Amino acid sequence: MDEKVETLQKELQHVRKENNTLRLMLEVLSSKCTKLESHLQEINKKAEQKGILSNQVGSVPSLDASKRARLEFPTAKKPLQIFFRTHPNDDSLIIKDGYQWRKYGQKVTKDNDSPRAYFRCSMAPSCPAKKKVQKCIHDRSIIVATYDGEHNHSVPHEFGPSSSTPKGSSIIANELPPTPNEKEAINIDSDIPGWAQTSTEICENVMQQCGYGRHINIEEYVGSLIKDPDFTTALAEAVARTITDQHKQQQDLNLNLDLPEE
DNA sequence: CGCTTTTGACCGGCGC
DNA sequence: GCGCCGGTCAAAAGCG
Repeated sequence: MDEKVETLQKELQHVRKENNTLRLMLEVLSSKCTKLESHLQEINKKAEQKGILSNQVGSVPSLDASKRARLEFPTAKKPLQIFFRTHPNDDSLIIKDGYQWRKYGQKVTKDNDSPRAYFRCSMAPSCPAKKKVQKCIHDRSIIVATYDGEHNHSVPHEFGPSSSTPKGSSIIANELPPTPNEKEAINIDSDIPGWAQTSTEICENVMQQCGYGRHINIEEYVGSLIKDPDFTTALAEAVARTITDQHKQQQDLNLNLDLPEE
């Protein structure tokens, strides 16, 4: 019994650690996103000012309205990628995401040994939604589903409005209905090239996205992160929140186990 | 019998 | 222009 409790506690600690790492990464990413957004706004402002200036001078040909609008609001939608965890020996590329799909093709691609399956939504005859499904090259227990196009019909009844429509980036494992051969959905980021299973590897991917290769010295990366005021602020907030959360969780655990408070 | 899956052929875009 | 490659088509096979 004691052993069981011990292993469970260890497991809990491990999960907490991973959770903290992920939370930190999320904080860093969101702070960087905010920074990028403000930077983009600045650039737009500058471009606008320049445009006004050039219009006044009349020497430089300005972009027409549609082109400028396109520059200011880059609306080109990237296809959404969703990662599903499955059994490595499970060769089926069928994902229960709430919609009814009809397979219309399969191809072996150059960059991946496992075949890529092409599906079309069969719930409405005119529905333009499509998806490509392929096993991850790095980890065969991960299925990568790339959604293309939007459904022009209502969401299936048994699924909530937020659970399966690949419009945003909010699909998480808990929102999927429990099914016997459920595949756990993990939506990380459509830009990450290939999927990595551990948080360490996610870190590496994030680092790559930030322009750091796998070969870079970790100290160098940490140093640059520390210099980033946004990062330090986010880090401080995250640590403070983590401490509060952990204290709360410990209290809850003690209450549940009828243990005296520390 | 009707729907789905499989699979080889075909097409178009892209790089050289 | 040619070859490669990803995406799609469509006939045949499979399945309930």
